[in-house]
Amino acid sequence: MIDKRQHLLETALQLFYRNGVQAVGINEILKTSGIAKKTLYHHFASKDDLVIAALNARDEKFCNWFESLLKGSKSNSEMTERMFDGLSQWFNNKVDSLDGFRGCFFINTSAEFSDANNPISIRCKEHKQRIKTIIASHLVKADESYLESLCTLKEGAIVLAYVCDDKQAAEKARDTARKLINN
Amino acid sequence: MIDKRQHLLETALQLFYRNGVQAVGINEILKTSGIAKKTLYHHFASKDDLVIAALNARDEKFCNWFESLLKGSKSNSEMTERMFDGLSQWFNNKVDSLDGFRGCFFINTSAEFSDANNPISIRCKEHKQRIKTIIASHLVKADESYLESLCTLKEGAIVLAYVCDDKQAAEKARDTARKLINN
DNA sequence: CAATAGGTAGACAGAGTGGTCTACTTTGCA
DNA sequence: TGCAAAGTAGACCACTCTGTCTACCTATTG
Repeated sequence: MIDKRQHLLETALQLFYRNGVQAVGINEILKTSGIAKKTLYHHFASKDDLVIAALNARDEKFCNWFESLLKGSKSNSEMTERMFDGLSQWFNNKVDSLDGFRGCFFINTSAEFSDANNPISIRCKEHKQRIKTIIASHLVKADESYLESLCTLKEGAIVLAYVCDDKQAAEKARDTARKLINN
Repeated sequence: MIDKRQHLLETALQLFYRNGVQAVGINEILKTSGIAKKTLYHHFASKDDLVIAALNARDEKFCNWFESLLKGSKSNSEMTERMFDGLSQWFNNKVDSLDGFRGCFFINTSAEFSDANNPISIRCKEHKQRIKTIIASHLVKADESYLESLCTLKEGAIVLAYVCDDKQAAEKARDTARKLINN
């Protein structure tokens, strides 16, 4: 029984991330997953409910990857290298667990839902905060200013990688971050 | 005759930017503008055509604002201050010509259209390149590395301002940029 | 075995989509 | 004035959307 729900969710996440939430209707998810509509509505109250679940699943997946990426960093410098190396891997489709790169699911979904009070928008914001917390927890030497810089550079790199198809966006952002450590 | 087209375009841009391209159907644009459907299709071949026109209009508007913002900078430092001050104004809804802040229309639209070969996606990318060119043209002292940093910080600040509702995103990015000028 | 839970194919419903078209009116210009 | 261009309200079309529901099947458990 739990398998059907999981299968639905994974299919939905994949389609949503690849094409956008509004561009994918539930009939497409059903067709792709081979699961009946009633089953979908048995597990999820609505499409929005499914979107939230997809966001949760992606958040879990991304944060797990990110956490393991930064784990064990011995210095801020090492953590910085790991982070941007990881981002570069992601941008260039070398992280199996994260699917093919199509920008950030949370930025994309946030763009599709303009109401900041919508639980979907709120969920996207929470993801960003969670990532920031993860980075902060791996800063060997606490540095609030550097943390802000890293978060800004990370988002900027993601956007440039996706919108501008800049394969070197992570490397450029890393070069910038390297200059900040000496300050 | 040209006024109807302009009125349609402005209405469409406003609705698209505020709510998202796919969330706004042409019937809503017609209702809001008070213009007949046949007139819309007289001026624009399709909805996609209207979206492209809206992107063009926004590009023009934004680049004009951005250009005048940076114009006359006497140093890289001054240009940097101007840029991030301007971004802060924008994020906090103090730029009349740019409507209420809802992230970047090009990032948002790019998120909604996943096919990188779609003219819409291409147009979004072109906007980013054009902005980069404007920044470069106002760098008093040429510095390729600094240019890349500025572009990354700018995109990052926009995302944090929108997704995370961080009203200080521009200030934080500016603080980061300030540290880079001394390098 | 019976009841419950989970699942199936697919019909149905109302609302909405982007685009085409009819019949008519208004505007602009020679 | 007459004609072409621009514009109007709105009907129509095929299709899609999300969600509800029917009738039935399968699996599990007491």
